[in-house]
Amino acid sequence: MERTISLSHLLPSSSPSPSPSTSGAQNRTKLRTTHIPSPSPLPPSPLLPLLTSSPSSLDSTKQLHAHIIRTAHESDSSTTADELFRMYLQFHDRRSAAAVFLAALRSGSLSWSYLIDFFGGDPHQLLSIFRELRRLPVEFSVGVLVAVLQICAECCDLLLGFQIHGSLIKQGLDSETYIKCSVMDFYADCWSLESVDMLFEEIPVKDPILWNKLVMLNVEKGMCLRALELFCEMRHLGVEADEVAMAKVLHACGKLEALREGKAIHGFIVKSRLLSALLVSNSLISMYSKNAAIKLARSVFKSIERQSLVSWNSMISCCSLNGFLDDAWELFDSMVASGIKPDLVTWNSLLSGYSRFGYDHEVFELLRMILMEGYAHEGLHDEALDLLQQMEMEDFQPDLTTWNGLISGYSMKRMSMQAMLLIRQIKVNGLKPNVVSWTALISGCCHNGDYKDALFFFTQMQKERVEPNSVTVASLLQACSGLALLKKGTELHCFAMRKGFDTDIFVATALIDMYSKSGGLKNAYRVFLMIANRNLASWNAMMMGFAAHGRGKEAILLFEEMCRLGVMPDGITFTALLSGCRHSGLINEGWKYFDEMKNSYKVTPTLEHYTCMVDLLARGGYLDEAMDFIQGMPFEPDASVWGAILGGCRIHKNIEIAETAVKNLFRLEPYNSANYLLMMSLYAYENRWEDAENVKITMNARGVRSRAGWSWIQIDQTIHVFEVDGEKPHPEIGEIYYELYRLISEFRKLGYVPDTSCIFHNVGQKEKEKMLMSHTEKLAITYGLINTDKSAAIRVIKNTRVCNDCHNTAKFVSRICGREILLRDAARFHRFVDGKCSCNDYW
DNA sequence: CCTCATATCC
Repeated sequence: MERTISLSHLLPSSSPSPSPSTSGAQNRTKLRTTHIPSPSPLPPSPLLPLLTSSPSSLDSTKQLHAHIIRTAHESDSSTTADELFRMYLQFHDRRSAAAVFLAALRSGSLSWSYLIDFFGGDPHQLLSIFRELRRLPVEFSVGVLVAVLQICAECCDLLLGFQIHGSLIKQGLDSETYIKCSVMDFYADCWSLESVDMLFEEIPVKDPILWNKLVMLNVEKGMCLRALELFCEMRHLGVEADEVAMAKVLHACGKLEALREGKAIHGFIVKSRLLSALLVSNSLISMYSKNAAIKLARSVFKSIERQSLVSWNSMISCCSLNGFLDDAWELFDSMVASGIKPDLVTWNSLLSGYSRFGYDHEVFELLRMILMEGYAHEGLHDEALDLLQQMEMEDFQPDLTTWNGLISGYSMKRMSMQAMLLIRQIKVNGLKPNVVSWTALISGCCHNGDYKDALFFFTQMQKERVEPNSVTVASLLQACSGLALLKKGTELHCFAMRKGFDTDIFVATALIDMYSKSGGLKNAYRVFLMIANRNLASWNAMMMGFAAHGRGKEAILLFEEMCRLGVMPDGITFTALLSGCRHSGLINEGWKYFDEMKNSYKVTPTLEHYTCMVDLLARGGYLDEAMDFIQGMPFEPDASVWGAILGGCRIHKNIEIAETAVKNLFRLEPYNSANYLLMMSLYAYENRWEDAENVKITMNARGVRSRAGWSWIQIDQTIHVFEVDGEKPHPEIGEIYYELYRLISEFRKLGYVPDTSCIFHNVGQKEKEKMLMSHTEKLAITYGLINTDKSAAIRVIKNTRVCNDCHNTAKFVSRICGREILLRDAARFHRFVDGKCSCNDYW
């Protein structure tokens, strides 16, 4: 039996208006005691003219409303309810608005879909209206509940959605498959995939539709590996995948770059005759495209009897995005010849192909002009001209994807300001920059190492209230790695966990890198262990982490494990492995892997790998061997090679070879002050003051300014920078020196001896020792000692290499003060615990 | 429902 609700009981029949605190309970009591029959349809209201001239206040609205009720015209047309509804909302009386709405809904003159239309742009407001409605004793229809559930998903309102799910169960409505699908959709959209699994588990007889749904949801939420597992399970149980789910599964193979699995599924598709579905064939092309298997994509494309626009587009983008622009154009012509008109997707695919594979500045400039003001075709490449003329012929109207492609192009080419202008320009063109637009800008900055800019643009993005996605997070983590912002990085990790992004392989890999470059090697390894679908990049990132922390043995173990699991190493793997060896002095292992790299793994060593080897030999004291090795290189040695030699000479005090190295370095990078300074310190060590002076003269004559050394430490939300000859000294510099001198005198009693080998000024010992005290890492560490908890680790980042004395001092601090110290210098990490450094004094 | 824009490790 349906309960009838009259509007008049939800509203005060007389003024004054109710206070907002009027409770729902009172309203309910009234409802139980009074019953008024529902209004019958009436002829059009004579009140309409009154309504169209809007009342100026809430009170006059209420009076008008009361008048309508008295004359029993309240539901004679949806217009009446509509106007009243709008007025109440205008005066922020949501309760009354809800009451009007509910009454109209009940009388059939208004529908829920009307409300959805009304608030189309603001789902949050829709939900607050629904919350008001829920306080009234009404049962909602399934249709309404499912509709609201979708809105909850959109707003990520897990609580309200959960309650609606409860109502559905209570009303016994949840057994229908389509309702189960909606509920699964909701939980998935709120990133509660565990709930989806639980829900699915509890279903006694699982409809194939639900199996398909589960697989699709997992793909849509990026859980591609899980989707593939589920797909296998389905097959095992004999449940058939429909073509839509099949398309999604192929999409997962594309995303995972799982070519082997993709091929297997292709075989399965052929057998199951799903191949006749164009949707499936097109997905196959895309899957092969993402796996760079152009030939296989082509063969699928050819096997299609009647290629659709999407088939052509898939094939064109396959060529374009894999760098085969000529083939893409050839296909384009064939498509047009076969009578199919290109659409925006076609153009955008071609454009992003150009964007990825060396689009010139002028082309971007021209596109900008076309998109913004019309065009001028001067000084352009023929292909670009063709492209644009054809676009014009086809009445090309750029969409957000077009714009975003351009933003990415600009940002990657270090023109982030132009990219930013484009973001502004999008608005002028009536579109809204989205998360992709911003992420393209941010990741472009990261690509160029402009990490600060990346973070700056992120704040801009937040101001515009654009929600970051997993791609944004991965890029931001990259910026944090570069700047060693452990706190910011950790915050991002938390954010990623809340959003479920932490299972994304890109985010996870970026996290490994961020933690290892900010000193949290343990956390890096934790993240690494959590990854279910490790790829080459994640292995590489972890190996790099171990390498930078001087854990060469662990890097090697990881490498062996990776190979055992059948992951093929690449050039980056060996860079990681060899730098692991060099930071741990593992000369034999280094040789072994350098040989294996070429012979067993068919990876051609690049200059970078040779540099690692030179460094390994030079540091180990095998300077002559290192020089021989350089002779045998198939490359002209560059500055980093000679820099490695020089570094070895510094450690092993070999002036003769150092002179050869700097001769080359002065030629290759005449403005790098570090080389001059190193050479001077070598001469100074041998008391060859005249030679040291000569180097200084050369340096000055060339106008080389020494690179400002700085160290920084983060305390709470502030980053304290200590800079050599900085513009402003740190405000607490007095206290810092006081504490530092106190510590040093304490350390002296315990055996500390100042190491002045890095000071090459011809001054007395006392003066040299004084100079040591101003080293920025000492100041930063001391500041950390003063300003953090007694048990907290101290993390200091430094832009140049740490000197012997500071290294030694840090050891004393770790032992005497019982503090863990993490020092990231220009080359690697030093972790000091109880008087020992993780580098074993080998750096 | 498939095709185009942002993505991790050097």
